[in-house]
Amino acid sequence: MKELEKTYDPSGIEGKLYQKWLDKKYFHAKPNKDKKPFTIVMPPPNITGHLHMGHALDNTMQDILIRYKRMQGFEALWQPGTDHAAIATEVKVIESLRAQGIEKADLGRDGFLEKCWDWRKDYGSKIINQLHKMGSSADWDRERFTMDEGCSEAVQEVFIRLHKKGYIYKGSRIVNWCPVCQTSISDAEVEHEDQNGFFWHINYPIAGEEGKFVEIATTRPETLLGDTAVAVSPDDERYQDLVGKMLTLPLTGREIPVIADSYVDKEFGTGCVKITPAHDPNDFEVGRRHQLPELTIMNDDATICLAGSKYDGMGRYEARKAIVKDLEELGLLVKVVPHAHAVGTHDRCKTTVEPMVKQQWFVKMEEMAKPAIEALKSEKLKFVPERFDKIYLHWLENIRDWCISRQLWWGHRIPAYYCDECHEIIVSKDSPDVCPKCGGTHFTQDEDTLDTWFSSALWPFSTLGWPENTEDLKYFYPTSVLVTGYDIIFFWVIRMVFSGIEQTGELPFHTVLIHGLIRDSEGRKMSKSLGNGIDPLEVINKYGADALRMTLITGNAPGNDMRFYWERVEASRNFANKVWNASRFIMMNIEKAPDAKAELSELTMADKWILSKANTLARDVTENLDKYELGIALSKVYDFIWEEFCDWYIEMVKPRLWNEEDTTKNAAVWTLKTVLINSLKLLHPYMPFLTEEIFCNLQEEEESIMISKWPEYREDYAFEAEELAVETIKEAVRGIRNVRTSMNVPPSKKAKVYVVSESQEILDIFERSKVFFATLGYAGEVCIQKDKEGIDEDAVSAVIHQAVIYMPFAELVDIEKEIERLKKEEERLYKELTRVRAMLSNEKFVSKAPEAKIDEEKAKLEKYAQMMEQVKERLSQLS
RNA sequence: GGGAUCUUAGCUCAGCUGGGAGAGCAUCUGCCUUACAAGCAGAGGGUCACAGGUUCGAGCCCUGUAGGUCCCACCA
Repeated sequence: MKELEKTYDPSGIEGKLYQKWLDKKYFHAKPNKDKKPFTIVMPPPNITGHLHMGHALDNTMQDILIRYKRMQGFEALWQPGTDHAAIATEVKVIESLRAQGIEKADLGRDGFLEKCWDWRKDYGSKIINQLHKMGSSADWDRERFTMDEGCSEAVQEVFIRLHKKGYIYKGSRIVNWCPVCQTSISDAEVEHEDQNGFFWHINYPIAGEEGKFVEIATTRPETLLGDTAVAVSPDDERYQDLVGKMLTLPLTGREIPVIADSYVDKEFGTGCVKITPAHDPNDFEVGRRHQLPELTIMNDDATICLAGSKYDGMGRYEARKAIVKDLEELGLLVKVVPHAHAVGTHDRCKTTVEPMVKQQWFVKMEEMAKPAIEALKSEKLKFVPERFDKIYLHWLENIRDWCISRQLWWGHRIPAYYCDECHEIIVSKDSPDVCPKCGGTHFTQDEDTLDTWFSSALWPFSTLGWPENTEDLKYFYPTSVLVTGYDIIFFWVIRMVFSGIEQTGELPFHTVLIHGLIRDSEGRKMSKSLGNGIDPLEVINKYGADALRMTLITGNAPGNDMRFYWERVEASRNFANKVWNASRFIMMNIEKAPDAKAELSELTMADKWILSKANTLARDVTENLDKYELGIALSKVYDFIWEEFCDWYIEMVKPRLWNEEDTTKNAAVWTLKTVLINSLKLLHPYMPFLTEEIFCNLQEEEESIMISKWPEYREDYAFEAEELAVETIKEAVRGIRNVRTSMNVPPSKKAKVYVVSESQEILDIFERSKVFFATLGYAGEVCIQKDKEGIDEDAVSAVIHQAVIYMPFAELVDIEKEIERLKKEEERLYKELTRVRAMLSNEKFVSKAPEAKIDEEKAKLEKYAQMMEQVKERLSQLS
């Protein structure tokens, strides 16, 4: 048996063990008829950069579930991969090229894509390396990328199918346009941010009625150039006579009509709204209802485009200033009122979005949303915690068509071709040979690519071989659980759900386990700009992957954000060291009984107690894990190992190991080993490296804890009597320690201890545990007796249920102090008794409370009453 | 405007379907006891935001109030 180092040093161990697991192919899963599948698809990290703490949390949770299920005998597949992250990556690549003085356009489409693939190769492998360092047991043989051949095939297939069904269409609609990224973006990519702006009140002259005006209010005066109407509410009495009249649009001289539309709220502003169909989503709707012209007044970079106008070429904010100034000079500016309102910004670059009318591709959402809503309502799909149901439903119930085309190069190119002759659109994987409409033979493929979420929506099945009905797909799909952050529910989770239902006829997973964000110690979001991010690798290098994993899982309720503290990592590291040292102790003593095998009959009270506790622990931890209560399960393992096993059981067992003549050594060693191994197994999903290292050092015959069997609850290991008995001893020991501390008696000073009880049962318990009771209670000698015979009157005492412990400290005893202590105890018991008596004398309680509860209270009453009697007796003796 | 969530020990947070308030860190006291000082043994510290209600019983359920955080949202 190898002797372990005095402190646990993860750095030398983790890399070695991970390589071993890879070599042994433990992470690999394949269809196996004899086992049930358990599948998790890893949310593919973006290849935009390194992984952050959020990824560490996300992946730790998944790894815990996978390792747990694998040990339980499931064929556990954790499907890994990375995401091309279209716009995010494209922006990064453009930035890095710019740093070298190269512009995207200089390279051309193919040249630019080459640079993107280089980037992907570089960051893709860095990310995978980080995941390795965290201990992730994903099936790397199956690693996928959203733009690899298979995934791209799935993307094309889905596009074509949805198009055929009429769910994908191309049309001229108002879209969110990012003037910096120069692409359309979806509604989900727009963040609303409250900004302090102004309400500009402007007079629009009524045509042909000199000196008469209509006053409108706007937050965006520059869009005036694109106005094609002014609208009022149909039931606004003030303006009914205006409807149908023409106004002269200032600065342009164009004439525009006054229309009535229910969109207008007569209470708000002036009740007159300028309508700019080409640059506002609401105005767009109004415009379509009234067949208004859609006058685009901006270029793709948000500069004004109005030939022959002085504003032509100005930036939108520059134009705003100029227009306001000109209106003021014309005397048409009525007033300017400060006004806070929400402004849409692009989530990637924070640029204020410009609504624009563009030809784009859309997915019709109404029909596909229905079964996705139904899935949740019928509880076929569940969120953990449940409160995220509402976010999901609200989004789906208010869904609008999804703009999926992007004016980017990095991504899946839209499988649509245009006939050069007649411009017919042909949707197909490859360029068609002949135009079905005009017979033309020359085609141009659509320049646009797809929203990055279009491909990730297919991830749960595209990674398993879909559209082919592969063995993998049949076996591993639908997947079991999806683990992800709440920030990504509508981007991804919802789109996977409706895509899964639409394409495969099944939900892609039945449970969505949601976690929160990792924040810094002040509760701020970790971000590059704040520079407060902590690299998971830094934590791993300092404290080990297990400590990081434990930190991320401990003391945090599902779905809640958590703050990161180095102190917490230290606490986790300390626990790893505790486990390490407990194991070290056991390994140092194991040779005292190398072939220890115990029959139940040979086990002592203490052995049965800890085995019984370990047995219950296995059951509880399993239950918690099945409910996805990862933190609760871990804290139970922690408490058991540190308190019950280390602080009590190991201390109890020491005298047996040290005494040459002890006949229960075998039982002790066997119990130590058994309980340790079981605890290691329960801890393994959380701390894979530590547990593997110990497990294999402890048992050279074992190959790996990863493939060992998960502990199960066993009826024959439930020892109720022994559990109660040891609790009595613990109570006595605590009593002794308390008394000694309050009297300042150092542990080195052993004292004689008397245990006095009228109950033969209690006396037997102490008799059977004499060996360790003496050690734990710092007793030189233990006398167990029915009465107080031979005990000094002024001995110090500790009262426990059905027994009194006496310690004759002779010269140390301070009677006054002892009385004080006993009075405090009396007070405590009095309070308890009052509470219990009040409860039991309450008729309503007795008649309505469950019987078990009543019995529990009755037992307490009996216990406290008995203890009170003892305390009172002692007090009367002393005073 | 709608919704979610939080308010528990000095700090950060747990607290499962309602049944005698917990952890880690910090503080205080005593211990280098042959697994571990990254440790051991003790101790102090909380009207569970506030006000009502339901209940035999509320940190937990309901209503309202105050404050914080977050998400959604086309009032120009």
